[in-house]
Amino acid sequence: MRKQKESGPAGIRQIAEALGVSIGTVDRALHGREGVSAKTRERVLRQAKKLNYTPNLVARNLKLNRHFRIGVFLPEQIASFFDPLRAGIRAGALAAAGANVEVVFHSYPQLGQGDVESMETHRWRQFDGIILAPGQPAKVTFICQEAEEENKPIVFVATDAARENRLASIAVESVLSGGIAAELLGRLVPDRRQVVVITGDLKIQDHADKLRGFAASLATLAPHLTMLPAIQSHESARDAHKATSRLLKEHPDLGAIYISTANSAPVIAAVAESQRAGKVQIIATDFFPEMAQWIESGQVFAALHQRPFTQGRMAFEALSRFLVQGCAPERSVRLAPHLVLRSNMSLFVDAYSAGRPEPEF
Amino acid sequence: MRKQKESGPAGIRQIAEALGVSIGTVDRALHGREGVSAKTRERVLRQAKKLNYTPNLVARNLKLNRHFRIGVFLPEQIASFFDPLRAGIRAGALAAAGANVEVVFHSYPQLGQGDVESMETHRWRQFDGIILAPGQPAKVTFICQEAEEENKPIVFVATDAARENRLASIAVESVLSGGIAAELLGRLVPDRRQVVVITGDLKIQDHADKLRGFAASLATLAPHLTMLPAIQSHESARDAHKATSRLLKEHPDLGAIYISTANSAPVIAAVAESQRAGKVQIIATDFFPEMAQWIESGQVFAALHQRPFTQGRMAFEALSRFLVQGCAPERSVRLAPHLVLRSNMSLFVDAYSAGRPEPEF
DNA sequence: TTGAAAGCGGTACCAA
DNA sequence: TTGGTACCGCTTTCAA
Repeated sequence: MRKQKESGPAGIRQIAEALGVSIGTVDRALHGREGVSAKTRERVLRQAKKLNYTPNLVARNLKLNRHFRIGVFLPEQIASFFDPLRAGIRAGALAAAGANVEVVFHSYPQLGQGDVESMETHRWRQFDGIILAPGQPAKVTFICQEAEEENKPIVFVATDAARENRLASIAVESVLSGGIAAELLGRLVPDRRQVVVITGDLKIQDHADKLRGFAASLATLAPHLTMLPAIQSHESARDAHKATSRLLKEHPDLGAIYISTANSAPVIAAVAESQRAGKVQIIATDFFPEMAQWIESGQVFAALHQRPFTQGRMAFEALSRFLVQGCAPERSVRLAPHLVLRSNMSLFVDAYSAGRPEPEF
Repeated sequence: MRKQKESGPAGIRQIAEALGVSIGTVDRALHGREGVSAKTRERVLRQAKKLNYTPNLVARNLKLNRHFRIGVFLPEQIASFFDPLRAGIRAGALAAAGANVEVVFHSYPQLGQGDVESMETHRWRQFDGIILAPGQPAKVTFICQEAEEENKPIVFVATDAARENRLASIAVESVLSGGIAAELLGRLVPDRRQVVVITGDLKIQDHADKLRGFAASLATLAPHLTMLPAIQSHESARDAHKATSRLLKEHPDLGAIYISTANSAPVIAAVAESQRAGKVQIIATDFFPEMAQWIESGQVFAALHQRPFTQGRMAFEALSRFLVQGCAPERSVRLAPHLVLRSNMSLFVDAYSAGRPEPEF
C-alpha cells in the first residue's frame, strides 16, 4: 500500500487526490497533451497553482533517463591556458554529478592546427554535444553547418567565430582586453613614446580583436603613444624572441609592449637580455607560475588573466543545461579578464598552488 | 517483467546479473554495509570496477528524496550590493533545479544592524542551512556556536568572521582590494601628496581589512604618498558628504581618495562641488549604473567590483552541495575583485542592462 | 476522455 | 548471509 505523503512540496499525486482524478490525467493536463477535457485541464491547472506545484526534476530525469556524451576538442598548446580550461570542464562535470553527462577529451597540437582533422578522426557525430576552440573560423564553419543540420549543439570557448551555427560562445572580451592594456600603458608611460603589440596570429579572430581594441583605446585614452606595426609570433618561441630582440635594437625609444598571447616567456627574456627590463613597461596575457616572478620583479606590470578555468566551467554548464533541461544559454558570454598586479598577485598564486588556477571555483 | 537494459552505464542490476546474486547484496557490498561475506563483497567490488560502475545519483536522490530549505539573512542596505547578491543565490538555485533545495529570504536594515534579531524572529533553526552576512563577528558568534552544536551549516558572504563555527565563507579578498587601490593610486599620483581612505565602519572586519591592505601596500609600492586618518561614514550619506567636504577644505594638497564601501555617491558629489573633480584621483568600490557616468567623465578612475552576484551563486552552491552531496566546500573562498576602468566599463554596463549585474554567469 | 500500471536505478526493510 | 520487494515522483502505454 502506498504510504501517505507526509509533507514537502506537492506532487502530481497530491493534485490528483485533491481532485479525485488519476495521476495520468494530471500529467496530461499539466503538459498540455491531448486527451483531457478542457474542463478537467482547467481544474488541474488551478489546483496545481493552488498547491504551488513544481515538478520534481529528479524524478523526471530518472524516468526519462537520458544520458549525454560531450566531446571536447581543444589544443594542447598553449598548455598554461588549455589545461585549466579542461580542468574547468571537469569541475563543471563534477558539480553536475547526477545529470548523467559524460565528457570525452580529444586534443590536437595547436589552435587552428589539426582541429578539424581531430574531430573527423574521432567521429564528432557520435557526441550529443561538442565543446570546441575554433582557430580559423572558416575552417570549422563547414562542420558547424553539418552539426546544425543534425541539431547537434556546439559551444565555442577561448575564441569566437561566426555567430551562426553555434549554440553559444564563451570567451573573454578581446576587444576590451586590448583596450585595458592601452589605457593602463597610457597611464604608465606619461611621455611620448612608442608601443608595440606582440600577438600570435592575426588570422585568429581573437588576436585581431585584441589588436583592434588596443589601437582604438590608445587613440582615445593615450594619444601620446605611437603604435608600431604589430608582431606576429605564430606561437613560436624562437620567432618571438628573435623579433623582440630586433625590435628593441631598432627602437631605442620603445616605451611599452602589450603581449596579447599567453606565449610571453620569450618576449620577457629578450627584454631582460637587452637590459631594458623595467624601462619598457609590459602588459602580458594570462597567468601561470612563471608570471609571478616577472610581476614580482617589476618586469611585467600586469597580466590580463583570461580565466580559462571559468571558461571551461561555463562552457560545460551551458552545454549540459541545454542538453538536460533544454534551456538555451546566452548566445555569447563575454568574460571580463582579471587584472593581475603585484598587489593582488598572491591571490592567483595561492589559487594555483591549491590546484585551482583561478581565485574562484 | 523487467525489460533488458539495452545500453548505457552499468547499474547494480548489471552487476548482480553478472554474478548471479541479488541487487540487495550488491548494494550492501558497494556501501560496505554489514551482512555480506567478505568473499561476496570482494566479487561485487571487482565486478563493479570491471563494469566501470558509477551510481546513478538521480535515482539515489529520488529514493532518498531529501529536500532542504535554506534561510538567507542579508541586509537591505546597500542595495546595489545585496540585491545582486540575492540574485546570484536565486540563479544558483535555478541552475540546481532538481536538487530539491528551497530558498527563503529575510532582510534587515543594514550590515550589522538587526541581523541577529531577524534570525531569531524568523526562527533560523527551522532551516537546514543558512546564508548570512555577518556584520560584527562577536554578535553572530553565539548563534554560530548554537548552529554548530545542532550541526546546522552556515555560509558567510560579503564579509568574513571568526573562522570557527561556519561551513564556509565567500568574500572578496579585502586586504588585497585595499592593496590594489594603493598600488594604482601610487601610479596615478606621481608626486608627494596625501591620500585618504573613506570607509564604512572599522568595527566591521572587512572594512578594517581593506584599510590594512591599503596602508601596507602604500608603504611598499607608493611610499611617496602620505595617508591621512581614515574617515568612517557609517553608511550615512550625510555624514560621508559632510566629512568629505571638510576634508577637502582642510587638505588642499589631497591627491587621492580610496572609497572602500559601495556608498560612494556622497563622496563623489562633495568632490565635484568643491571643483576638485579630476584633480583628486578616486578609486571606488562596487559597480552600479551611476558609477558608469563617474568613470566615463573621469571623476572616478576605477571601481573595485566585489562581484556580489558571484558571491551569492557560490554561497548557494557551496551550501547546497554540502547538504545534497555531503561534500565540504573550501573553508574560505577569496574572490579577486574586478577592476572596472573606462576601457572595459562597457562590459559591466551591458551586463547590467541585460539583467545580470556581472559579466559572467 | 480517463484510469491503471509498468518502470527509471537506486535504498531499505523483511523474510528466508 | 542472502533474496525479494516496495517505493521515491514522474512519464508513458495500454486498457476501459
